[in-house]
Amino acid sequence: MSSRTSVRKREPTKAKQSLVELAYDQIKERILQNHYHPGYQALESEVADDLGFSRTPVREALIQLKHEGLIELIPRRGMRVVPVVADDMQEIYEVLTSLESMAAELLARKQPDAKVLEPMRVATRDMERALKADDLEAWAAADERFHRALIELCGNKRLAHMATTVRDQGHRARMVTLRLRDKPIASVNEHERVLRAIEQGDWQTARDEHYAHRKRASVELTEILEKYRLPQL
Amino acid sequence: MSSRTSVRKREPTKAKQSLVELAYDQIKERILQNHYHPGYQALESEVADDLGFSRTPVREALIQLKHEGLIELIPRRGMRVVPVVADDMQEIYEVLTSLESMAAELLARKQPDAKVLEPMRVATRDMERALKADDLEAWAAADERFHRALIELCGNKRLAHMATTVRDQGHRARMVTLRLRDKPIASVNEHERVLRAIEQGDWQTARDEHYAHRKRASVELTEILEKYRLPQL
DNA sequence: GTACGCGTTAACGTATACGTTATTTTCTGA
DNA sequence: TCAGAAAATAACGTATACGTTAACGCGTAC
Repeated sequence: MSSRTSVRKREPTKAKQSLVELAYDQIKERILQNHYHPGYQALESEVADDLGFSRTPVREALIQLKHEGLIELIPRRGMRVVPVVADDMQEIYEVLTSLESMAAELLARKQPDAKVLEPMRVATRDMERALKADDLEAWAAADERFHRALIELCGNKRLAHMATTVRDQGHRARMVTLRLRDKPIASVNEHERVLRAIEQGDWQTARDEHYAHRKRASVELTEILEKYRLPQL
Repeated sequence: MSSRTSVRKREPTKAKQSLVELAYDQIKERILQNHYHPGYQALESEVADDLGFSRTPVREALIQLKHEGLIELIPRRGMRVVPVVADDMQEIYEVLTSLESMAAELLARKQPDAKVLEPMRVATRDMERALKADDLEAWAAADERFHRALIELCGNKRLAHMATTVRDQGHRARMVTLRLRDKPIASVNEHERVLRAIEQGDWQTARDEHYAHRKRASVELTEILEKYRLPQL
């Protein structure tokens, strides 16, 4: 064991990304923004040409995305953006309900002080504002911030990572249904109830309230998917 | 859309695996069996030589394993089997508690008939037998079968996949602590309670019982890790 | 006219080569 | 002797080449 006299510090300024990471980000962006629409197919080489990289980093990025459930890789057919059907949304919401309820419980158990919860409170307030301004995009963005903050603040990295992955899978569907449903008036109130329980350290209530929140949203979405017979998203 | 007259059927006999899959399985096996112990480091090329493949498929397998949290990839240092510390086990059990409780709820909601639940019942019976025979390995294997069956039968593929991934992360730790703790007598009874609730379609009880089961096991494990001051597993 | 089989083609899976960059070692000067 | 810098080394990240194999089209036989 050699003594390490000089401590090497990371340069946060650089943050150079590998081509794999760049390819991953770009492809994922295109999928989430619906540029690569559900069912879209492209060969590895086509994606590589599209991004201006060689096949290798693209291939590795595609493998990552496959594991996250956004695409599938079909031999000799390339990548295919997996369409999300109603059953998938059901699965996605079940997992989200499960993980986020646990996150709410964990966060409540930590008895965080008000400052820590600020991002969630701000997000909730922004939701309310967006609702008044009839700005659905802003509402959705704020809603996402709330849920993202919840899982990040709970302290469980694995849980956060898994919840993010599965949330991304449902991203397109949420965006599509945003305009098809009634004004999402219930969420603000529900978020406030969750927040209150967390503040008070009442982890059981926090868990139950969040469970109910996600459950209601899930049922709501399912009804829309049925009503409009949306085949895939 | 061309009419496909000849239906091509998959040959289940072949089941040829790609080198990536082979490498993945072999490396994962070595990690779980503690052949590649926690903290073990090896260069990509070393692993490739070890398995007799070239770097490419090994590299892709390593990337997969990184995403599953079993190893980390350090530039110019190769792969490193990530040691699991007490905090990690806490995280792992929190996620497992969350996902499996949902699985129990979902399964109960489906009101499955006795035949479907047979694997879980068999597993529980095997646990009891193993306990009487003082065969801890057999007990652990049967216990794992129970939990595996639960998440597979619940019907949510995403949930099952995530639960499997995180369970594998804690595998080594469970094996190590198996011998350090008292006879795991509570589990059989708890499993039976979960099973009963599922049978009766009482999803709330199923969920709560499973939650309690995992919670107790988690606390038990945490105490052992503290007692023996196990730094990493 | 249909079905089967063979040949062509194209995409992937894998190997390998190469350039870049972090690490290590060596050398020099104080 | 030790610090610092420069050179050497080694490993990775990426590109590219190659062999394999599945898909597709065409021709032939029934």
